[in-house]
Amino acid sequence: MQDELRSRVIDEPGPEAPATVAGLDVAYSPDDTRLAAAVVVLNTADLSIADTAVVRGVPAFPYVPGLFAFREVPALMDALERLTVRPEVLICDGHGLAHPRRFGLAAHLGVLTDLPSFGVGKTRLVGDWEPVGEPRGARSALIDGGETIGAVLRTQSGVKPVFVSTGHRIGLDRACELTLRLAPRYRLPETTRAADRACRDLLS
DNA sequence: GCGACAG
DNA sequence: ATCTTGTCGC
Repeated sequence: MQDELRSRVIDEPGPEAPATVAGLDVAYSPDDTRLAAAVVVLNTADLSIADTAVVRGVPAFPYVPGLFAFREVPALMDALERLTVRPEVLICDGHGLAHPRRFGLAAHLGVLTDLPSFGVGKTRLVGDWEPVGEPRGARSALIDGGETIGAVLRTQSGVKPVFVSTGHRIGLDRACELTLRLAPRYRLPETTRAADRACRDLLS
C-alpha cells in the first residue's frame, strides 16, 4: 500500500510564505487502549492559534516501525475533517520521506489530504549523517542508500537536533526554514508543542 | 544469528 | 508513545 501511494507524492518547492501551518500529534493512554489525536492551526505571523480539532479514538494498528502511519492516520484524518480553517501546510510528529520505503506518516497524510506536508521527528528511523554544527540553524544531510532523504537540523544551540523530511508538495529547504521559524525558543516547533498539549489534555 | 527500529 | 529517577539551569 505504501509503495502504491508513494507514486502520488508531488515534489515541488511549496508555499513561499504560508499564513497558516498545522501541527499534528497523538497521545495514548498508559494501557494503549485509547488515544487522542489533535490538529492545531497556527497563524505563522505571531504563532497564535487559529483553530483546534481534537478527537478520541483507538489505535488502528500496533506500533511497528515503518508502518507507523497505519496506527495514527485514521484518528488524525478524523481530526483534520473537523477543522474550520484549512491550513496551508501540515507539520507531522514523525518522518516524511525519511522512511524505509520513502513513505512515512507525513508523506501519507500529505497524499491523503493533498496538502503540503513534512515531518519533524525527534529520533531517526533510517539514514546516516555527519555531525551537525553547534549553532542554531546548522544542518547536516540525512542520507540513506546514497540519497538525501532529509536534514538533521539544530533548532536551538546546545540542544539535540531534530530530523526534518519532506512529505508532499514542499521542498526540504522550505521545510527547514519553516521549522526554524516555528521553533524560536524550544527544540520542537510550536505547532508540534501545541498539538501535543491539545491531545494530552483531552486524554486526561 | 545479531543489531536497529518514527511514535 | 508512557513511566521512572535523578540532575542541571533559569
